[in-house]
Amino acid sequence: MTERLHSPNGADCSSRPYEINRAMYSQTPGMDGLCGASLQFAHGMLQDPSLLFNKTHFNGVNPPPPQSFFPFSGDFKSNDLQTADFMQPRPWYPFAAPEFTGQVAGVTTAAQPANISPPIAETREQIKMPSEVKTEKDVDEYANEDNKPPSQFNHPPGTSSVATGMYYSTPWNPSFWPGLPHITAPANISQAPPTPTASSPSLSPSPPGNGFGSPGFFNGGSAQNMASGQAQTAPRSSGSSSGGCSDSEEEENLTTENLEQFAKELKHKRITLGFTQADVGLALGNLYGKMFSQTTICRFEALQLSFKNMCKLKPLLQRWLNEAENSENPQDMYKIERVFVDTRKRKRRTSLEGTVRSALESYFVKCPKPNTLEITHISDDLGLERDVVRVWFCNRRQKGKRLALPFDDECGDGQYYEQSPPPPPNMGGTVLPGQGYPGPAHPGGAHALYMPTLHRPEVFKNALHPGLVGHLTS
DNA sequence: ATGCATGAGTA
DNA sequence: ACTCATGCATA
Repeated sequence: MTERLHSPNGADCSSRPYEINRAMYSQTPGMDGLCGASLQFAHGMLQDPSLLFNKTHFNGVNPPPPQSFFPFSGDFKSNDLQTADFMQPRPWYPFAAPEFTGQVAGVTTAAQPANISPPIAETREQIKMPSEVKTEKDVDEYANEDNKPPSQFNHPPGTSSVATGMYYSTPWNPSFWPGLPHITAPANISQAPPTPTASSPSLSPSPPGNGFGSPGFFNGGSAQNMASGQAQTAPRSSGSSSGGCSDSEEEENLTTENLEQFAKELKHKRITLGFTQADVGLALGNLYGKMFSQTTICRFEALQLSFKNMCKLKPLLQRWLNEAENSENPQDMYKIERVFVDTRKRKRRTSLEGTVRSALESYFVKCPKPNTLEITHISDDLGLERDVVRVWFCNRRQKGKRLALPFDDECGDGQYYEQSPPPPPNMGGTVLPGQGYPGPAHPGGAHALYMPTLHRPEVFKNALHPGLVGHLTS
C-alpha cells in the first residue's frame, strides 16, 4: 500500500487537492504570477504542469485510518443543519415563498394507491415527465412565466404526467408541514424500525385518504426524527439500534470499503427491485421526510459525494433498502411522490462551449482559486459573466475534490470520499477520459505519469472536460 | 451521468 | 468569498 496514511510531508496535509495543484503549477515557469497579481492569462497555452496530483489512491485498500472519518463529533455542524432542514425546506419552496403561501406553489403529489402500481416503478421518470418541452430555454421565459410552472416541470396542460399521481397544480397544503416544528421524537431513531415488515408504519404511505392531506403523512415525524436522531446518535450510538440496521452504529465504523460495497449493493438491488434513482430519492422523503434528487442518489451510487456526506446518507439508504427488500410489494410503498414546484427563478443554465471550457480549464490549471480580480480578467477574456466564471471555478474545485484522495482525512476535512486525483486537464496530452488516471503519487513529487490503476474508472473518466481533452490531446 | 446553479454556514 | 450539500437542466 502506498501510503498516505502518513503523508511524507506532513506539510501538505493541509493542502487540498487543488491547492496542491496550485503549488505545483506555480512551479511551472511562466505560470506563476497567475494567481498573484500579474495575470497573464494565455489560454490556449496549456503547458504541462507536469503533474499535479500526487495523491495516492487506495483502491480497495481499506483505509483504516482511524483518522477522522467521523467528523461527527466536532464539526458535524453541517449535519445538524441538514437535519434541521428536514423540515425546513429551502426558501424557494412553497412555504417559503411569500407569494405562494397558502397557495399552490408547491405541490404535490399524489399518492398512489397501492393499486396502481405498475409492475415496476421502472419508468416513473418517463411517465412523469412526458417528454415535454422544456421551455426554459430563454431567459425571458423566466421573466414572464409567472403563470406557468417554472421550468422543468412545465407540463402541457392535460399532460398525463399525473398518471403517477403527480401534479403540479395541486395546492400546497400548508398544514402538511406545519407540524414540523414540533416534531418531537427523537427517540425513535435508535430504534428505528428494524425490520419493517412489509407494512411498517413508516412505509405505508398511503393512509386512508391517501395520506396526503393529512399531517400524518410523514408518520408523525418518525422520519424526521429518525434522520435527526441519526445525526445525534451517530457519534455515540447509544443505542440500541435494534434490529436491522444499526444505522448510527454503522456510521461510526464506515470505511470507504463499506461505502463502496454498500453503494454497489444499493445500485444492484435497486435495479433489481425496479426502482429508479429518482424513486429512491422520493422514497427517502416518504420514509424520512427528507427527499433527495435523482442526482444525489446517482452520486451516492457513484461514490461521488464527500465521505462525510456518504456516511450521512448511507443509513437512510440502508434502511430504504431493507424496507424495500423486505416488502412484498415494494413498489406499492413508494408511490407517493412529492413534487415541489420551485417558483424561484433560477438562472438559466449556462452552457459553455468546448473552447471556453478548455480555456477555463487552462486557467484553472494555472490558478485554481482566482481572486476577484483574476476572475474579472478571466471573464473579460472569455467574454463570460463574472459570476459564471466564479461559479465555474467553485464547481471545478468541488469536482476536483471529489476526485481527490481522501488521504487527508486528518488534515483536510477528509472531505471527499473519492480519491482520484483530479486529472489534470492538460497533462501533456496524455490524459484521456477513461484512459489513465493519475496513480499514486507522492505529495512531494509530482509524477508525470498516470497509472490507470484505479478500479473505479467511471469515477475518473468524468474528471476531464471533454472539450478540454479534445483540445489538449489533439 | 454530470454541468452549472443555489443557498446555508463559515472563515 | 469560500466550502459543501444538493438539485435543476441537459447531454
